[in-house]
Amino acid sequence: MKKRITLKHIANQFDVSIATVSKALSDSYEISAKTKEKIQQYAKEHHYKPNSVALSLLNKKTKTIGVIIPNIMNNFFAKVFVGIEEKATEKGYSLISCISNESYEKEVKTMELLKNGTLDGFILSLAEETQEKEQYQHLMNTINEGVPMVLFDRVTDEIACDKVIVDDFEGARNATIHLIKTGCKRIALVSVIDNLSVGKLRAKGYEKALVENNIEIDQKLIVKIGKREDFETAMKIVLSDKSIDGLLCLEESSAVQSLEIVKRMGYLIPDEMSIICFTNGKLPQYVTPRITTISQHGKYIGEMAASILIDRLEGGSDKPFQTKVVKTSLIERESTRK
Amino acid sequence: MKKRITLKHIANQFDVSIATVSKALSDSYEISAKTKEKIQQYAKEHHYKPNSVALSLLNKKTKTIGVIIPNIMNNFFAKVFVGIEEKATEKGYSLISCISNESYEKEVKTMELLKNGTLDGFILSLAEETQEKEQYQHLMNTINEGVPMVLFDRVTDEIACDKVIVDDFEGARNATIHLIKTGCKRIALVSVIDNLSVGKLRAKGYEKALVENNIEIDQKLIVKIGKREDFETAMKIVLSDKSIDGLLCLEESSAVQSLEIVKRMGYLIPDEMSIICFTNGKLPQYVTPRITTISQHGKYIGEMAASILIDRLEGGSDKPFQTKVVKTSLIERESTRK
DNA sequence: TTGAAAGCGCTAACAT
DNA sequence: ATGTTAGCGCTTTCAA
Repeated sequence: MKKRITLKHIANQFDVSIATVSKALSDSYEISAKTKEKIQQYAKEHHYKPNSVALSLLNKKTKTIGVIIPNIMNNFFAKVFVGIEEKATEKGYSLISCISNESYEKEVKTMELLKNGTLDGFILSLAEETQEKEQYQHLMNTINEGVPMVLFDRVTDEIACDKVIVDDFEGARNATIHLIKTGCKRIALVSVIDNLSVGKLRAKGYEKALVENNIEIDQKLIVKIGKREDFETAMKIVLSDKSIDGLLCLEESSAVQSLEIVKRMGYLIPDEMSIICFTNGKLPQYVTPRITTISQHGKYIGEMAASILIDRLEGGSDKPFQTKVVKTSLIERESTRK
Repeated sequence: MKKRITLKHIANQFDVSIATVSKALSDSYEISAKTKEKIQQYAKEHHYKPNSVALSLLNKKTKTIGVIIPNIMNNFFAKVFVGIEEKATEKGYSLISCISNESYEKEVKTMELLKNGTLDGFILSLAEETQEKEQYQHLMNTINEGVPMVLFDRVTDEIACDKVIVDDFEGARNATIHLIKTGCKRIALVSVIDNLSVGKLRAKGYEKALVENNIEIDQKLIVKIGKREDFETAMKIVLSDKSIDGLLCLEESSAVQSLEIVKRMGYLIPDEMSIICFTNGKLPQYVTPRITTISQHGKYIGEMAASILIDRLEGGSDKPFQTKVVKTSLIERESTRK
């Protein structure tokens, strides 16, 4: 077990000053070729690596980004994370990552904890609980302390910062229009995420599509199911209305569960019942029939968020804040008609 | 935008030395009550936070763990990550996380990069490519440089360090025995991960179970499918042997795909064909019929890995290396008989 | 061409 | 009770 080597060790080795070693290793013109060569050689042989903690202290930059994700088991967030990681690595940044676990308290604690000099900026998506409480003081503080921040997906208007969001409104609108065009007359909206900003936006997109097509909005068709309610029971009540022939599910698990229920009730899919859902993961592709989905391009969102933050970190601190809206795309599968 | 405040600022504010401020804030007995109070009050009002970079430099400890995960889209690894994150947070550690993306090169680069003083130890699972190449020099180096490391799931005997692994052998053996006990006569093994250590172990467990039950091992029933091969084609060839009545799939996606194929071929499940798979995620629970799985307790594995590393970091550096084997459990669902 | 000194923010041993 | 000094590892003026 060899300890890590420092400039000091090298300096002692050759009876020169630390400054000389530092300069030699950065190939400074001030140092003679001979000295440079022997020092560089020695450094390489002994696997010298500058201590980045010392450099961080000196430069007041850590080249580290804090990432706070509500739930990494959610495929969408995992994809975003992949995007962030790829872009950050490319640009020479490391990631300190935390999972807020949808908890307001964990989110606040994590932010406070990490604002101790270990990172240059944040990328985060708000915890469900934070969006419910609508408490954003910790974000305000972060901004006020001059720590750059990029919010993605679950954002809030209350905070002025860079944002990357999905075009949830358009995505839902397009999906609803698709259902209408393929012959659905009575489309129900299934939301288990009405407490989230994105859930509300998607619901608005659905309503817009109906209005545009002169279909009356029927509140009985707008199904909001809470965490504590039993999904299956709730859905069965909804589906007792036999006129329903289309389902727009706002995320994938409710879609997969609905599909099961609908199948068991004997509906033919897509002819008697069409289904579309917003998606994160693989589930909709593996069930039978495969579900038509609204893809959110998670990885791209992650890349964008990282790019925007790094741009700001590296000089663009006076640029106005931007909100990047990433379009969704409809991926047609077997749960909708042609 | 208020800049972050330092001991120096506070010292200037009250015309005392930096040392006094430092001591006052740590509530030292050396400092008078009056001085302590005014300094502490001022610090609180101005949200003073010690600069952890400076502390890291001083203490030569960063309270940060490097985590390298082959693929965060894999539900098993995501769960492990959750476990690591939870335990690390609890113990006051941060996580610097990277995705090796199953690439040997990325894994090596990441390790080299992170061994620059920013972290106290590593938790990682080997990239697929690393296991194929069997090149572990970067791990050797890390160990030799005295950086503690915990390997999980995808490990190697070549490296002496702490490990947390799944009992893949027993898991596969038990699953195979379950198939035999519920009446399967000809059980095929389906592996798309024979390049991984865990894949090989699982295959051995399968063989052991057959031998124990006096069933001849038939190489035609051991199906190894590579990344480049077309899974469906390969499976159809295998299933042309109509005597096969059980499938042990070594991970979930091949199980879900096999299920589809088998269903389309008109088999009754589980009566004419039983299926069990090792699992990571939700897929097997959502398909019809739901697939019996071998659960790997990912979160627990993550917690163990973090605990073991932190123990070693905090004093236990002379303890012998341990390999913790986490048992799997069989979760019976509808794809196997009672 | 090389070195000395200061400083990044902090703590701790050692004066005063 | 408070201050001085040194040092963690490094870079960067400025001096020699």
